[in-house]
Amino acid sequence: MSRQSIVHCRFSARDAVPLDCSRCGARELAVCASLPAEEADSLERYASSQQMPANAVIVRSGQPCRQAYSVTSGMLRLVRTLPDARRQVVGFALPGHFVGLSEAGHYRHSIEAVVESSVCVFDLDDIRDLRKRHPQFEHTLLERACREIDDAHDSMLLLARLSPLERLASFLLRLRQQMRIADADPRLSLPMTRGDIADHLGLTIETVSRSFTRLREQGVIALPDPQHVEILDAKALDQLASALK
Amino acid sequence: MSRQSIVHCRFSARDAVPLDCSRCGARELAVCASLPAEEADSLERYASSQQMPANAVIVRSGQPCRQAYSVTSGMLRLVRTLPDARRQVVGFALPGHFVGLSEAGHYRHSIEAVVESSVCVFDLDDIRDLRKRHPQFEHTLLERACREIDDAHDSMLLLARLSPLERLASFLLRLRQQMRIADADPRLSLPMTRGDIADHLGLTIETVSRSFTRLREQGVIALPDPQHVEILDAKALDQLASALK
DNA sequence: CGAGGTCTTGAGCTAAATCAAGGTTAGTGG
DNA sequence: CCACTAACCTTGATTTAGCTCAAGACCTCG
Repeated sequence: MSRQSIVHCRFSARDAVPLDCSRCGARELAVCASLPAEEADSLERYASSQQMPANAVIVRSGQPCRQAYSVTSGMLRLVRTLPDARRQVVGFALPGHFVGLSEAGHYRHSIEAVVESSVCVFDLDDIRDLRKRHPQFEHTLLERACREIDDAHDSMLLLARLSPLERLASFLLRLRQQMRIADADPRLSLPMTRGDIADHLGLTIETVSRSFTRLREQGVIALPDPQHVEILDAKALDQLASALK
Repeated sequence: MSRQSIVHCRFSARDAVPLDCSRCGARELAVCASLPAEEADSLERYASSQQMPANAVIVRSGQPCRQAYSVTSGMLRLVRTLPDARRQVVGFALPGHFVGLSEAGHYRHSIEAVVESSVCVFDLDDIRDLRKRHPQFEHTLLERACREIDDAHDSMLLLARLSPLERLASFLLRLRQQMRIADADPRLSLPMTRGDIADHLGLTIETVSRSFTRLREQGVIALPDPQHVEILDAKALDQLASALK
């Protein structure tokens, strides 16, 4: 059993702390930015903040949808698991991402912390209320949803038709975008395991590992350690990932 | 070159005919149903109707987004194609579906008619206007977008982790749902080609064909002809598709 | 310092892709 | 009206990319 699965407990009300939105590092990135200033301040009444350790399970697949989450620090993964343990990491969520909104009554995937993370927790009832009262909020959610659809379509093409090397290259570049890393900065850290990457790219751990090695051997990247990548040949990486441009 | 690619021409204004919403077969299914009655009637000013033959290209990937489409009859396919001809059919759109909304400035996939089809054409400017004026309209779009995200996540799991037989079974059942075919009715028609199915499921034509044959040999389906399926053993089909339930 | 977890690498296998060929059907032109 | 063509679908033979199985190195934490 992997270390990943150690933290099974859900979080109790005790873990919730009052919000201080004015100190929120993700404030401009988050959906909250689409609310008028006075409402954004009163969010502190609606939402609470929760911090959790790496591999904590925030929502379990199949549970009824009650809350949605805005990531403020760390990294989450959205995971669908089949009874026979086949797994698909549908996506990674970084600060500013809003997760947990669905039209199904039950969560279709579990949400887990990749590293120590914190989120703002919203009751879906409150979200519904906010959506009704603030057209701009609903508008922003729709905008984000459209972008998520585009991303999902990218992933579908990647999973259906790209080679392992192309998948990995696309993944690295997409992650850099999500993390808002400047083009000039060659470094990239990978908080997730090879298993998470494999289950995100529809490959096995071994194939992911071999693909990293091939990129290194070809001088496209350096791997100071398994969790850190340095891009040495951005052109070659772009070329490999060109399918998703 | 496939027969599919014969119809290349775009449609001119001549092909557009005035709307008669009161006769629209997709009215209750379409986004229009979320507009107040008086506004829905005046849609006829906003939108025009267009009919096109099988394999017509409605929008070409890469073009700037200017219009969105509500399918009223027939079937469309959304297709991403790579320069080296790798292809991904991101989805099929049936009457009631609304396609063409995106946050990217350019269409990420082409939209093509699978069979002779008709759509209502909306200018995106008008859509923006409608969204602003009618919260319920925006709300409906967000609801649909959320469902599309869930569907896309299903597809990702399918493409990443399911066997060809599981993919085909899931596809058949999903298509029946989209077409609103009653559980009691065992028949299902497949207007799209094996190539479309292959590019939708991330397989080759040959593997799709062999999978159909296997389902037939196992007594799960009958294939009176390549375009018509009869489900003989719904339980077995459900079982195969259970991953996406 | 030992146990459990992660990552890498090698060897061999297998499922699906590729290559190839034949049958069927639909549309075209003589 | 029929022959011809082109597309589509199916099936078989062969190849191969990525999976499975196995082993060893490394690292972290108790």
